[in-house]
Amino acid sequence: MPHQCLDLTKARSRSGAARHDSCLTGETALNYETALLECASGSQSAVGRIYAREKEQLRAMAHRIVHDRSRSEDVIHDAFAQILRYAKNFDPARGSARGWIYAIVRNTALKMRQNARRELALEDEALNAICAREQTVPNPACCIPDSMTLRSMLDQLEPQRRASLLLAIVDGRTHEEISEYLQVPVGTVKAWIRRELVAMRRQLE
DNA sequence: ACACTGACTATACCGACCAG
DNA sequence: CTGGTCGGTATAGTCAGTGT
Repeated sequence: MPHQCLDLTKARSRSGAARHDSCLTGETALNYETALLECASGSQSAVGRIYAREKEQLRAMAHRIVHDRSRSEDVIHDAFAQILRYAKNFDPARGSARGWIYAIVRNTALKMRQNARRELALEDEALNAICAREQTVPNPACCIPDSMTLRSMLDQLEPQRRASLLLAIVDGRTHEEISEYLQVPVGTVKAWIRRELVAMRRQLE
């Protein structure tokens, strides 16, 4: 799958004096519709111009939704990747270009907030799933540890490693998905899962 | 020495195609 | 229509090189 990689850092460095309240940057007005058209033809500089103009307000809006500085940065990055990708779908008849951009950022932030909540719930859910499954085994004692043993072994693991194990085994995620989710190389995910499983088996012997 | 990482290999899965 | 085979693709597992 092709992945758009935005270089927003250039836009950041150029945007120091961006004003918050209008479509003006000192002398010239930014025409959002024109900029979106340029985005539709793949122009990253157009995305950069929009970013430079709106970053502060968009970041503030994202922050109000996700309540986390680094997540709000992620929101902005994802949102601008989407703007670049879907600019061709923008229909001026349905509303202003600026409104469209804000809607994308807002939706991205809401989506991220939802994911963050799922993330928090995940580990407990996963553990409960293991425990629930364990009770359906005819004679659990002979083949898998009780839930307390399992929980204490998982508790001993470093959070990211625990997450990789649970995501792989309980959630059925692929190594690729887990690597994307935890922001670590796929080789690392594989090594973590393998090592932790070996270590846990050893503990059970 | 140990952990991380990427490359390589093995395996599973899925869809297309064909014969009965 | 059904079942078998084949090829392509995705994913998991292993291993060796590299860095700390």
